[in-house]
Amino acid sequence: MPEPVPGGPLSLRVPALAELELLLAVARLGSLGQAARALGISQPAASGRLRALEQRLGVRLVRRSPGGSRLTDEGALVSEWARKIVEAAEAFDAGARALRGRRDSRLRVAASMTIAEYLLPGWLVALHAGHPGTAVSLAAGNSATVAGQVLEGAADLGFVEGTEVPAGLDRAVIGHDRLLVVAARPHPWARRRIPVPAAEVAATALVLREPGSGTRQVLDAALAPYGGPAAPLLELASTTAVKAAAISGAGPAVLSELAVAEELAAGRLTAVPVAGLDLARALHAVWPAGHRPAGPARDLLSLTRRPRDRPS
Amino acid sequence: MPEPVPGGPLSLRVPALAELELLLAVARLGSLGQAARALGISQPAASGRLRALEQRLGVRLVRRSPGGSRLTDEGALVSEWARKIVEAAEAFDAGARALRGRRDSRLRVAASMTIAEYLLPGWLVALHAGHPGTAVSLAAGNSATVAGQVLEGAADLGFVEGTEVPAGLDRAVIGHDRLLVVAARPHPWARRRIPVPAAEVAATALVLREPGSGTRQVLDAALAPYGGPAAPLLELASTTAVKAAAISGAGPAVLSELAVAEELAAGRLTAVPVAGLDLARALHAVWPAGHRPAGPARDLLSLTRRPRDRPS
DNA sequence: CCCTGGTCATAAGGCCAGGTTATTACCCGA
DNA sequence: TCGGGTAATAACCTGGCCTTATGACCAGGG
Repeated sequence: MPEPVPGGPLSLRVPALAELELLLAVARLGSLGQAARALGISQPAASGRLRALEQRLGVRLVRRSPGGSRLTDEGALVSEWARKIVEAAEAFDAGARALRGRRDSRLRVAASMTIAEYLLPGWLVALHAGHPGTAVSLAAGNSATVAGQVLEGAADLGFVEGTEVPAGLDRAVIGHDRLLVVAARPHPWARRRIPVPAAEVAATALVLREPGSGTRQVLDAALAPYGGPAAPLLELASTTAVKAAAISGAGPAVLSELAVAEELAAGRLTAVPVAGLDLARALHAVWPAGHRPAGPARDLLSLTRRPRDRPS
Repeated sequence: MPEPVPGGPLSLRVPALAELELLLAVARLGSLGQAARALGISQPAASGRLRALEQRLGVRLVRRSPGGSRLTDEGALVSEWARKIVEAAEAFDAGARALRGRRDSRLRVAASMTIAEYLLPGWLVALHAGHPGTAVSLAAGNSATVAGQVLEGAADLGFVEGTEVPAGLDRAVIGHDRLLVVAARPHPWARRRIPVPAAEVAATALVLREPGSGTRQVLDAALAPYGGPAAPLLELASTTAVKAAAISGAGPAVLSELAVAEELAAGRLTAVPVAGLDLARALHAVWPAGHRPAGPARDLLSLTRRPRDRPS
């Protein structure tokens, strides 16, 4: 059982989003009063909020002067960390809005779990920035249900992983996903520069998602010619749990590159080169055959389409 | 009073961290009451919070039953988005704690801005997980000041970018950073598979950080043999502003790969292959010559060291 | 059979965080 | 010297959110 958070819940130690937004607004606009107006609060409220923020952190974030306010060096650093939170909150909001508007939305999207988790929020933020009026609704499921909803007309646009697309749907490749074998630094595979043979991967106990999950199916199929995957070291029900296990050194894991991009960049995990395995799968947008996406669906699609991948 | 932001500030539309933490705790522990205890609040408070969260989102997140509570499909999706926010908040907290504890900390770290922004919070989270007692203080600055602080004994461990390390310091390579030329999809460079010649990069107006910034210095030096960088298309004071400009299609930009890892993974930006330019720079940990890091400094160092890079 | 221990929801009461308005102080440029 | 910008302080008030107390429901065991 993981620790129930030493030092109390995060929410007591991390400033509220409103305070972080204020800091960013001050950084952007150069004055407390303007930032206050931008957030729809009074100037004294902004002054108080910022003072509370500085007191909680024990650091001076802003150099006030009659004529404006400017971030200190520490303030710049803190505001970058804060920006990460705010960006995650924007993605959350974009996703939540889409999830909320059930029937009456102008653009109904259905997406597979992986795409809905990692890609869609970013697209929706961009869509909202470019086409503010667009209301989107979202249904998430596996590839089969997504295809079904698009076929039935319950969704205007679908996003699926995997290679087979049912008849009756047109599709466009919007990107590629790839399962990666990843390992934390203590593991020998993390030092490999010479690719690990596929047969060795197939014979090794790995940290995996549970059977039935999309990534597990792809892996099982890819490893079948080599004797199938060995009995898993751990079988976990969520991508995050698999990541955590791999990072803590339980053993090598197999995950979508979308899920581990950040860990790879920060060096918490290393991609293990593998020889003779094709774990790539295309990401497709799908829509009813013949009905080329128009209006909002076209807007969204144009945000997602990669230039080198043309629709069929 | 008007609201200049469409839909009002994020803080009014995104649930507070406490609510997101609760959702994750429920997902992890399987019951409202246990989650409440883990967060140190009463069970009715948890019930109320969760109800408020579901009402705000307009979606049922949890299936209650006598015997426990389980996430719905939408709940699983929302909790993944929430997890992103909470992880960003954990990184913020780790950084903020380090920034706050000024003198009395057991481990004093000095780091360059880029490392302090993108890498250090993750390390501190990991350090806190592995060695809960460690108190860390952080000073951020450019590479020269970091080296100075370590030399003076004002910091136990330093992290710098760049190749030159002053005498009197031992160092270990802990990773590599690389400036990338990035472009959004509309730009022709985003479709290039054949590398762009360095001379063409040097002749093209780019979106850049302001002169004096670390990344700008590296770029200027690298492009000098080819006639130096052309007059910038835009000169912006923050990494985020440069990213935003590039994503919105202003033109190609040059940024640290640490700063754009997420945008590359999500396809919002594309790395442009460039021929004949070496924009890589090693990331070093540094400490006073002869005094091999011990205790907390060693703990932190072991979290950051990549296996294929051995200390001198 | 019913008691016990687990789940969760509802009700009533109280506290305090954070907002508001009004006012003061400061600085700069016209 | 006066207006328009900056930010800070004071006094007041509202309402969100927590607490405790209680009730309904369900499963398992004596």
